[in-house]
Amino acid sequence: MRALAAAGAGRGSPVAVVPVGHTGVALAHGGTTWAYSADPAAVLRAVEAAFSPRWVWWTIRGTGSLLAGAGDDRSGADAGSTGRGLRPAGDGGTAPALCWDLAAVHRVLHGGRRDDPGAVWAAVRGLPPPPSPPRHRSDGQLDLLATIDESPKLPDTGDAGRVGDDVRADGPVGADGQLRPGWIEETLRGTAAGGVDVRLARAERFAELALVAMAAQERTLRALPDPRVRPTGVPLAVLTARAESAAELLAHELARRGLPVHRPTAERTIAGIIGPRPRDETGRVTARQARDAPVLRHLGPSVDLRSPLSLRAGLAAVGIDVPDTRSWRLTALRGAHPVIEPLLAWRRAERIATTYGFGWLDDHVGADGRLRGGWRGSDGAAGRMTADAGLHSLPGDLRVAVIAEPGYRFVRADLGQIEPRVLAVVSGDPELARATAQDDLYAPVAARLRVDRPTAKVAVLAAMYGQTSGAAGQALRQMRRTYPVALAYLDAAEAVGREPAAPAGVTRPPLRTFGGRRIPLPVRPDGTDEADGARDPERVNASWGRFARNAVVQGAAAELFKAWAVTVRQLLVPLGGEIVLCLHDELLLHVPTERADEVVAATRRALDATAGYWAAGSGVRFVADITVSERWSDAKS
DNA sequence: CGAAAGCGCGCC
DNA sequence: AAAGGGCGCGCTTTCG
Repeated sequence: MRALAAAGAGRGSPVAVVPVGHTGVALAHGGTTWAYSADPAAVLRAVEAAFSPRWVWWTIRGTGSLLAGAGDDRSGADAGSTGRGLRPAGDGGTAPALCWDLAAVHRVLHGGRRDDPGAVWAAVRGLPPPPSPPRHRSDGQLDLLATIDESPKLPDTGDAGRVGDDVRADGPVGADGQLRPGWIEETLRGTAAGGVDVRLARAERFAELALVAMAAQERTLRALPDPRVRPTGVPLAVLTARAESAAELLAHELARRGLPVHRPTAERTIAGIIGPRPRDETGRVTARQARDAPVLRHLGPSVDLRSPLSLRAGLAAVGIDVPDTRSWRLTALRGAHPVIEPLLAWRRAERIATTYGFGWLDDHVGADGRLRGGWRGSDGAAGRMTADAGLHSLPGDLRVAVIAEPGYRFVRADLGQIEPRVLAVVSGDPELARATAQDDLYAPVAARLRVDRPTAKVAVLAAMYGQTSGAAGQALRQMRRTYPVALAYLDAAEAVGREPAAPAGVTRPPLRTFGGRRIPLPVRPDGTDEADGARDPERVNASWGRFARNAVVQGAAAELFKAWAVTVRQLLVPLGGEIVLCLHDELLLHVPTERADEVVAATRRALDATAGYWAAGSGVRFVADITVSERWSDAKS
């Protein structure tokens, strides 16, 4: 550690880290590298405590196991990990504050999902992406670094090989300039030929390359068109990169931490909807038949309610002709036939039974009463966070079971009308910016459009989603006259999205969000892309147009939300609180009861600080609704 | 046979 | 004339 200090590490200075299995780690800072083969997590803790550096990693996957807390690793989410690492916020230890996730920043710059080290390296070198590394997971995620979680541990002593020839003769970069896939894998798994010293020396080299890649990414971010330099002197895209990196860290913590769920309440709630937990397979079949019976009484026993095809035919047989069987379509036919009502009830119950039933509880709620699923800091489209295990689609009925633990409260904070406010910022529409002065933005919009509030809301949402039919279409024309700057911004995005092909030889700048994230659009040289080749080209283009129109708003909103969330994450550390859920425009915090008021204030401060730089100069106001409660469902919305 | 697509729906 | 974005999940049907 003294060596690191001597080398000039200080708060915010980059320190790259590469794990080698679980008992080896290499750090790089400036022109110096260090390798450790014993208790690497302790090394990281000490460095964090002493310097608060900006941690640089190729990706949180794999590296994250080093960050797992020592004291409360009860999750199973890091099963197989030795569980030693930087302590998470809330248990009195240190949480890494600053980081740079090369994979996350790569996705910001280039779009898409691919973010393995080989792809990141190729991009910073201006090379074409190399072939994808082998997949290790059944879900299709590229997950090379995760392999270290299953790798054999490095012995701490003995087995000391020669540092030397085999390292130099087998370097990381091939003749084509690409990282050598085998080298990456061997380095991360710690399976390179030779002893501990050899393997750690390789990791040192990999850490040095991480610093090279980081510098290149930051240069690229600074060189993006329309730099939007913030009051701190830093372009917004660089701030986006930092926030997106921290969001990956937050996602990792959310996956480990889980959402508090009161199991008995959850069991009772589910039973109240679909009946008691079946004892065995026979019981399950019986319960299923009992659910189906009230509907099949009208349709006959041969109809398979779970097959849309069969259901549609069955409905037609009783005189109900529908193009599909979606519930909004059936709702419109309420009263037309006695089957509709029980069918809709069946759908709701079936949802609970299949997706959010006892099986779901057993699969995802741990013995500690925490609902856990995987989290990712950004999706492949506009960059929202995603979560598994139904964490982002928990039915309202089940939220009564999300109960704070004894001595704790939830602080629920959600951003009001974030998307239209974001639209005001990114488009620079002065009239829409004026409307954001109100707590309820739709009130002044309704006044200006001379429609009622519900119509105004539909019109605004329709403008952002690309809907033009129905009542929304009428109000949309009025929107266009009243907020021409905002609408022109959306129209421009749509035009890029639906443009099937740039003129030959002309490359257009890619579509980016306000914060600089590249929005992935398919290359369609002849008006279609491979996946949609069979579909009507105009429909395909229109669809991509709507996607782009929405993505510039949804994506920018996601960036502001995440920048806010990671700021809250930091402010919660000294208050002993934790973020337990991120829901696109809403944060759920689990905090000591006696600190709840302080957390509320800190959450507001975080929004003021974040919006202050993110929306600097726009005149746009952001508002948060913040409530304290014991149950998620009790927080007013 | 397993993988992928399509449907429908929960949430935002 | 019509044209609604994103995600994950479980089910059925179809593809290869």
